[in-house]
Amino acid sequence: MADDFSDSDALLFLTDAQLRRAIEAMFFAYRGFTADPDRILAEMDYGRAHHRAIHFIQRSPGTTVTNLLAILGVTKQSLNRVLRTLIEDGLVESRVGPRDRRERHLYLTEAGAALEAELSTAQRARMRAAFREAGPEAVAGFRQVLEHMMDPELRRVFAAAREGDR
Amino acid sequence: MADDFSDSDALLFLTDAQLRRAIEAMFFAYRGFTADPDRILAEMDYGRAHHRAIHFIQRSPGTTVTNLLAILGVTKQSLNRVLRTLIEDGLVESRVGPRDRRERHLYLTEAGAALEAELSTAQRARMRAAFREAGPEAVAGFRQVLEHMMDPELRRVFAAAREGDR
DNA sequence: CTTGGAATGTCAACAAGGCTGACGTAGTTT
DNA sequence: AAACTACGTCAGCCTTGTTGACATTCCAAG
Repeated sequence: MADDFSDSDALLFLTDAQLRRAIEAMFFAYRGFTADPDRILAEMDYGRAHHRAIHFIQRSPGTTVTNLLAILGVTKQSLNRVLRTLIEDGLVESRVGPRDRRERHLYLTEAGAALEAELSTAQRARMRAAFREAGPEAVAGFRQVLEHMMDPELRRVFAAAREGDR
Repeated sequence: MADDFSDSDALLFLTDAQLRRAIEAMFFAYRGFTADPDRILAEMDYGRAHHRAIHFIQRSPGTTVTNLLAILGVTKQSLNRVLRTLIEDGLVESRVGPRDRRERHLYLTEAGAALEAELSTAQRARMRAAFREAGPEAVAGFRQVLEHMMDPELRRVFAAAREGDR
């Protein structure tokens, strides 16, 4: 009976209607999530693709192009177009790999780091506000669900980054 | 003192590094969130824009174009291109408004409802799995944070839909 | 009953950012 | 020496967003 109850309890919050609402929430929230950086990026001639590149170079300075391709999940042609403008504009530096000289290792310049900081600050501010309003337990739950929504492969990338943080 | 503790507790989980990780989680999770519908849509000649339109018409049958524009946050030209193909392909029906005949009220046809169901089922399956693995408390927290991440205006739309569910 | 404004649709042109395919050039590995 | 890898690039295409201009239809106010 206790099992029956927990089963029905589990089913209770997994109704299709509630799942649909969660899907919608995800859609609207993502719009909010990108809104502030988008505004900043629009002023320069950049887009979300530039933001993503800058973000992941900030996270892993010296990362290679192939690495970035795997994380971003786009073609090299697509990434290259973005990287080229960032390098031309002096926001990203591309250094020949010290061991394997076919590789290009990517770093943010001072200007690149400045833009990254601006974008990140805006995005973190919204995140921080949402977290504060929702409370610590909500934040823990939020992160758990997000992790389980990822594709397994990306989840490994995500988890691996946690190790790198130390 | 109790207040001091809760303050420092609040600061504890709001470090920039953790906020950055949450931002990344949001990015990766959204990729997972759209992955399954994207695969289905790619087989037909549709994209995410079609999915969004179909979703919100399903949610609010008879909604007007203006309504949809506000929710989706795109220009009417952009939405119209998508709606036109959906109408041509017999997935959406556009009826002249009964009271105000300038308005177009949008409905899913049987075929449209079928596609919507297919997309929604795939997306709900991933959501359901993530929810089950993360547990009920996590789900509650997830939804709270998402709501607080939305722009206030969209949050009102989202909350209003809850009323309409009854 | 006219007129202003709202709702809708549509044409044209453009841009960002995805994609595929093909090819070249270093550099590394076998 | 041959094969493979990492990267860059050219060309062309698609979706989905944008602006601007304009026509139509129709409600509502004067």
